Amino acid sequence: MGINERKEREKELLQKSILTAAREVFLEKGFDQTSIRSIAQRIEYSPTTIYLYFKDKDAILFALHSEGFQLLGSKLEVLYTVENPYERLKAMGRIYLQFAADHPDYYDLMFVQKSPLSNLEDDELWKEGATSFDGLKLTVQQCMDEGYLPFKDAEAGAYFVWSALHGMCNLYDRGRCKVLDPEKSEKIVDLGFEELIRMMDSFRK
Amino acid sequence: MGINERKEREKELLQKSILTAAREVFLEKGFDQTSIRSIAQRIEYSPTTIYLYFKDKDAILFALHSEGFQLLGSKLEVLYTVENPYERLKAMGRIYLQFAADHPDYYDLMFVQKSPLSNLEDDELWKEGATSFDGLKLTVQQCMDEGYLPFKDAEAGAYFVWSALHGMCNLYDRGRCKVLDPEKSEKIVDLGFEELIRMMDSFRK
DNA sequence: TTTGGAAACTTAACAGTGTTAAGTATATTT
DNA sequence: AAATATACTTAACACTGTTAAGTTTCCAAA
Repeated sequence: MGINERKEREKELLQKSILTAAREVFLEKGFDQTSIRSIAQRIEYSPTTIYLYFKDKDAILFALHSEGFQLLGSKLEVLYTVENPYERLKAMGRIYLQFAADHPDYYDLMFVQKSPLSNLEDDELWKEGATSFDGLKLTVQQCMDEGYLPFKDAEAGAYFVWSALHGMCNLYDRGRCKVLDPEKSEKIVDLGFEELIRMMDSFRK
Repeated sequence: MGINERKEREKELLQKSILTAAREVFLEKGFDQTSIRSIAQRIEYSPTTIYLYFKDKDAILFALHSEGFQLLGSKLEVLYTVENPYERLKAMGRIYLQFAADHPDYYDLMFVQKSPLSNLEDDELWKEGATSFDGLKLTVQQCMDEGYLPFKDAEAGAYFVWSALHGMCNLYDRGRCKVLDPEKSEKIVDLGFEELIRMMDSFRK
């Protein structure tokens, strides 16, 4: 009998529409304004219904965070065509910064907010982050192998590069670039990235 | 008549005790748990009294944020004795990282949370941040002058260095180091800093 | 010394948050 | 037709920042 299957489909549909509503509210109103009640209102269900489909608010945020990683992943796909690891690393950085600028809310969810990750157990792997980081680590390792970078450890080197990019995005997003010459502060992320490249370039050239 | 002066003193006293209570709650329970009501309870006044001494919650957070800068500033004082700018820069970095590790809550307030800075007008200078950044910028400029660093622009260079340090602290604090080898993740901030130094060293040596 | 008024502080409330226990209506099975 | 399982809602709890209105306290002038 197809009744159970229809019900199953309907349940999945509602779960998806909750997620869609959450995404809409999140992208329109931002992280702070994304409340269970505002999501519920959008799908015209009571707030408590949401708890029948998601464990808690963090579970919804985790799902959105995963969407963000999918989006970033899709942007990074073009890198497969870049054979030179150092060129690939630089392109990776540009795409990362562009993503952070284009989707600051997703970025925050992926790399700053603690709540989405509260979904993970203490010993559980953060799959989304690990996949992205492994890609970076591999590229850094290749750069080291081919003498482009002076790092001692590829993992620490990759973490350093990631930190530099993340730091620039986060300081900008959190209004800490007020300390800069106002004229520069608009394009400071790009200027900072240029200095990183200059620094990396200076090793070999 | 000294009555008005006594009242003035009493007002100042209460303002200070609010701040003390806020600091205690903040350091004991953390940012999220620092509510107006919890502060009020500690000084045994009603929550609304706090609004007679501070415009809003952000004004209290701003005051605590300033305390954090004073604390960091006191740690950075020893740098005056370091004449070589490159050595000074490296020492600066170590102190900065140590501060972030020792006082994660203050650090968050100073460099991550948006709320404390909401106190500032749009065109108003972020004095605390600017003072610290100017110190860094000056040192970076001196490093450039003496051929230690390949940056083109001292401001962008200083921003890059700051971002690298901040990124490491923030990614660690926000649980994003789960992507790393668990064995390394504990000391990853130090390992990353070593790679930054290796990278800077590689320019001249 | 009593009255007037200002200053200091509190009570009660508003509008919001995440979350849960209990209740209701619907649909399926016995 | 009655019993049961499913889906959903209502009402509530314990919080949050903030404000309007009310109360108490204290000092100064009549």
